[in-house]
Amino acid sequence: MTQQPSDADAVDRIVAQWRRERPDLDSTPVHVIGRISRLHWALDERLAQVFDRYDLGRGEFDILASLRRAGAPFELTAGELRGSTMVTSGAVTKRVDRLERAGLVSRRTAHEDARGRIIGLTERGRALVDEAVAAHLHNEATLLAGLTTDERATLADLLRKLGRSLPGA
Amino acid sequence: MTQQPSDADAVDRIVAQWRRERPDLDSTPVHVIGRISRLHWALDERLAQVFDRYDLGRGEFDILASLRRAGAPFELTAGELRGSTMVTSGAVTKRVDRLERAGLVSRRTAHEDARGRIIGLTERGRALVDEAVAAHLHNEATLLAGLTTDERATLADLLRKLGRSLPGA
DNA sequence: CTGCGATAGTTTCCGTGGAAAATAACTTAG
DNA sequence: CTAAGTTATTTTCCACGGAAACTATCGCAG
Repeated sequence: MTQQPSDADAVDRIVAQWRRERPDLDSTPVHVIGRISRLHWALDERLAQVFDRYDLGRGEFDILASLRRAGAPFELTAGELRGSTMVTSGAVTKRVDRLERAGLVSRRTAHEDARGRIIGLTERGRALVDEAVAAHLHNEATLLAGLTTDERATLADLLRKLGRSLPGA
Repeated sequence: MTQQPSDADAVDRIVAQWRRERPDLDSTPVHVIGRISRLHWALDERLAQVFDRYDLGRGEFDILASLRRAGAPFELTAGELRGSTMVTSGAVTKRVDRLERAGLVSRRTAHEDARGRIIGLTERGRALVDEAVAAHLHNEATLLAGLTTDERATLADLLRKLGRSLPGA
């Protein structure tokens, strides 16, 4: 079965420890879930290095990228931003506050519904995100350089399937 | 190529948006990295539901689980805990503070080196983590229920390979 | 029209973790 | 043996985001 080959990683060692201490439990799910967790942190750290070059935090980049992806005129409501960034409405407000202070986005009240705020990229914001996204995607490509094209496709498919199959997705 | 089949997920839609807005960039890495990120949050939320039942935060559980995995007498130094939990030493101090207040771990000074602190599970801590880990692993298994055994193994292997191949791992 | 319940954002308060300064204890050159 | 440098942990200060209360506005029943 799964032993400790010379290419064991930290997660293999964790699973081995559990197997020794709690042989009554099935610790194999850790192979997948533990690795997703660890990879998330490792990747995040490396992605943040690029954001730093543009004086952006992860959260700010998410907002800018969402606006840019939406296409001209690069505007979304706060609610739409909340949906695309998976954070609470309070967090969106604060991220937009910071970006507004930095002059990268602007806020205006929606005309049809005065409750809604429309957040849009400024010229500077647009220029910055266009540059940052290029650097970001290039960075992501280098992070995946260790996998073949086929492996990336297989990995992406399995991750998509896992995501869609989560209880209560 | 990659189109928008009926089973497209949020990440597929993000990639499609980038492709439309910035066809000059290769956005395919998002298929892997974006999904790892999204899955991390989705999984974390579901794992936290179990921790909540034991009045534990993610961080506290990490500490307890590390101590339990280490085997009898369930003791590690603060530095060892830092290594196994991937957080800063300051965060370890605070997590241990909370657990100590809850009576789940105890701290003592190492005899050979008075700078080192040895953190150990109390009887209550040991009992709690043994129960919580069983629930946690069972929970993880249900989260992976949508994948076959083979798919899980393939996914684990690809994630291991990706982790080991990260630049400067 | 006039409330009253829903909806969109914002504000407030709090918990968690990072970075770096501070503390304590070990080690070693001289 | 002692001062200077190192190492282990803690402390302090701060940034970020969540939860829930709050504000403003909308839309509808009567």
